[in-house]
Amino acid sequence: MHGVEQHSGVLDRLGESIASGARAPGTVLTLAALEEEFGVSRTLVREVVRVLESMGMVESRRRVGVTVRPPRDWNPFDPRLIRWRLGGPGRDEQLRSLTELRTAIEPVAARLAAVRADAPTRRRLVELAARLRELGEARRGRDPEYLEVDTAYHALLLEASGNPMLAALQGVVAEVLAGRTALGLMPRSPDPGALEDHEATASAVATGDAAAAEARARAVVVEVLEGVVDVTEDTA
Amino acid sequence: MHGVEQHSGVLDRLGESIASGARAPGTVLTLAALEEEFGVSRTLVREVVRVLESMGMVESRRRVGVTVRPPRDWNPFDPRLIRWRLGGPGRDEQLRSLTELRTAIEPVAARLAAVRADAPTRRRLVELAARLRELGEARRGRDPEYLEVDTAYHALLLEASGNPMLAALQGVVAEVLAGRTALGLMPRSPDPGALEDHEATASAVATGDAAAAEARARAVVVEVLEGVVDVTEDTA
DNA sequence: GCTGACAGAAAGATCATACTTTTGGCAACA
DNA sequence: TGTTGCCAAAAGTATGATCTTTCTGTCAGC
Repeated sequence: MHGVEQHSGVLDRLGESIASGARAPGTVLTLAALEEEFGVSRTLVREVVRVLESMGMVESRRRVGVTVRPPRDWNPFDPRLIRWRLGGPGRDEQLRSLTELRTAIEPVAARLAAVRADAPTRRRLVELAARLRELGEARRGRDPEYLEVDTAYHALLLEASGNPMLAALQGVVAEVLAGRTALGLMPRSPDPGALEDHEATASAVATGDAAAAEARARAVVVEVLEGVVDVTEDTA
Repeated sequence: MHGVEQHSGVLDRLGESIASGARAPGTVLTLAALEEEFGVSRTLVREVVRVLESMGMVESRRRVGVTVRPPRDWNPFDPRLIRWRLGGPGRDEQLRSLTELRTAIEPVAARLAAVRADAPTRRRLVELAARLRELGEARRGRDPEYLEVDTAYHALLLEASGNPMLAALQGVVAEVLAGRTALGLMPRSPDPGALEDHEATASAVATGDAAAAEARARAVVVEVLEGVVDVTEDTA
């Protein structure tokens, strides 16, 4: 009964119920009620509430109780919150946010990587891009292996940027890619232009051509945006 | 003696000492020792440790103790961590990371804003840009008011993107701008081109010209990069 | 009827302590 | 030398008690 990872269990259950909207903003909880609901001690409930508070999801006040805060106060970069949202009704919305974020991040990461990456990393990036093209041309765009290589490629690019904040988004990008594949949004035969852009980005990084790396990486994500979401209008 | 925000106090002190490197990765703490060091109860120490654990900064294991994790496991988007770093020896490094992140985010935010922002927001953005130009032309680039308007302008742009993750970076951008001013990196007379780009971005957003908004916002941040950090090399 | 001070109670905040579970290390043994 | 089993250390959880804050209602005074 005891000691079986209770903390993370309660945290996940409570956090998810808030993230999903099941407990709407403004809802007031009491420690006693939570204690009762989850069948755990005050100590544990308090620790969980403190963590949620640190994520901006609830606010605890004397004499009032634990209040659910509105979503705009939550820290949307918290990995747990991202997971909860991806697992609930906010899934599509979350994927859209993440995809837009990706389009912002990757070109800059490519530019920085072209300037900063070390030699082995540059080589590895080129290898991954080449492998990706092979798989794509073999019409294996929906293979687990394609996803794996694609994920590794983008993760390495972010890592190579040398910027910890960009690097920290690896998990996020992995989620987006996995989500796209899971939802069947990936074609069996990826667009040749996209494969070409992946390779061109890698080789620009390899040769230290920052401008080209950024431009090609941007081409990659523009493809992504056009393929996935509705922000395709240009007045130009 | 009691009840005076002990939790956040201990959290800040412990978190800062880890963020600053005073407690190196791999360092093992025990709850008993922390209890002693900060003169608080075990309950309180546990709650603090739980929060730090949720930030990825420490790992708590039975029979071992509380181990400080390496910085690459920390969540660099946590506002508290950002604050601790800005207040410690990692300040410059943190500002550089944030500035690079800004350059990634803002052009995309501008594009999205051009598509999604509501009418009052578009107007307000134009107003802020105009006010910024006035102040700049009056050689008031180091005035608190310039910083205030500049901050409001960029915050509104991010907000107008309609993307919660981009919007959440308002605080971060505010820190960067405040940091630049505090460090005396702002010229008394901002570059006319920069002021022009701010206004052009705003008016592109106002007219819904996504491509122009993105391009002009990029011009703004390119200026920033060139003025602040060392990533200015282009092979093209 | 309105204002403000006061009292009481509700609920979190903190503390102290006891008990449980896991696990790393060491020693005895094969 | 390798394996097994025991022990103790330290976190995990639970509980009861007390402290502090703050909301709410009430009553006196104007």
